[in-house]
Amino acid sequence: MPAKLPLQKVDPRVRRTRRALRDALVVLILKKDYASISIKEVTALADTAYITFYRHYESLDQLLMEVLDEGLAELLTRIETLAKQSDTSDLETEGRLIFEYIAQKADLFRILFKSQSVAKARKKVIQNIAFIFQKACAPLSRLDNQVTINLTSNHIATSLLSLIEWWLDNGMNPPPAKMGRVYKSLIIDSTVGAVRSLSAMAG
Amino acid sequence: MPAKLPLQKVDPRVRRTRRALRDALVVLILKKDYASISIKEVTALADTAYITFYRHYESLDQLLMEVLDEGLAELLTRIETLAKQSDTSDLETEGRLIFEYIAQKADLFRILFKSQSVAKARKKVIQNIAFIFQKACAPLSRLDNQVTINLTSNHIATSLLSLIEWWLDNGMNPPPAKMGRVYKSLIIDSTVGAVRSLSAMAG
DNA sequence: GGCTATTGTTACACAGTATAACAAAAGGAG
DNA sequence: CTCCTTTTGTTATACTGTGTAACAATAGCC
Repeated sequence: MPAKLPLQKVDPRVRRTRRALRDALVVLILKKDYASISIKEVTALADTAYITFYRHYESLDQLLMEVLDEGLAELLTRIETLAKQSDTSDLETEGRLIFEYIAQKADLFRILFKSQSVAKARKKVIQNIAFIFQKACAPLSRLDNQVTINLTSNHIATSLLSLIEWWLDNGMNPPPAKMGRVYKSLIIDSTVGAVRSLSAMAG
Repeated sequence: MPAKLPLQKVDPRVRRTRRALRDALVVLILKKDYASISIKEVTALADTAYITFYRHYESLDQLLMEVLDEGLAELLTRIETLAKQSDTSDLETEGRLIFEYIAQKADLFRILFKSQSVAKARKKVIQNIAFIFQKACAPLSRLDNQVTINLTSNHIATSLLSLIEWWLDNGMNPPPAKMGRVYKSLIIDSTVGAVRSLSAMAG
């Protein structure tokens, strides 16, 4: 999907300006709420003229997209090799490699997940749902590992919300009856099975 | 978690004003991007004075929270009964009921998932990841059902991103090696199992 | 019917957006 | 190195939205 390799010589002044703007936005977005960041603020921190921003971007959102595109390109290639991996023994290693990569570029991912009001609201809902499942699942399994419980309930909550979102985007198809079956097998049953295999491991 | 039952008589003028503002925000947020909605716009549509907004709320975000709290309270109770359901036969029915409820309050969920710039960026990443898995999984399984493929790859993508987000929030614990195992069992293996049971069904 | 709380009106200072015209400076080509 | 082009900086401006204030109008409460 990501197709872009211009490689043509670009004026060093342009390169410098765009880099300064990107770096400034990264600094600001890690420090404060994205919604409260102004173009004036970015250009001031980038030590560039206000109008220069408009000579390169149409909006802050566009600049943000460029920042993310630049940083997430490598993740996508790593995920691609991970997805192609059918050998079950290497799957685990590839999974580990991805999370190690994320640890390196943690700032970038923090930006991706940085909350705005709607994202905040979504997070609140997820926490509520996760809490419900945590209560419901705790007595059932004899998991002494609090981390696994935490992780699993979060997985169920986010998966449920993602499934809902996908369903709405898909024009509410398939019908609820089918979705009920999907919910059961994809979210509940599969997670229960995963928890069993996880708690059978060392830790 | 949601604790609020004042029940005290509130001035009907206040009730009317707040309701008008909430309704106006709902209308606007369904029509356009949340980030582009101004308080002036909301008060104009609510047919109330601009300053009246500030007599009830500190920000648009706060008003949005109130809208979501009001509408999502019932969903949470439904999910709670769903989570407590250990009988596997009723699980499917409860799942169906949830999605039927969502269909009724579809507008509200559209608001919850309505994209702002960061949410948009996240969605773009999810689509890229889902596309990768779709390519990788398509030749492996003999699924004639495009919907299932679509749904499943989206599930994997969102689950992976949610797992990453949880991991960052959890201070990057447990370490990547453990997370690799979690990834394998919770996201890949369990989904593969679910797909098997789903494709064994009618459709 | 009269007191009180809420809402509306008008005004204002301030900050950010988006654009324009022109001057200054930095890069590219010979 | 010099000329020419492109990019950047400076200054100005019109516009929109924010957040607050003082006072008038109105609707609820007892």
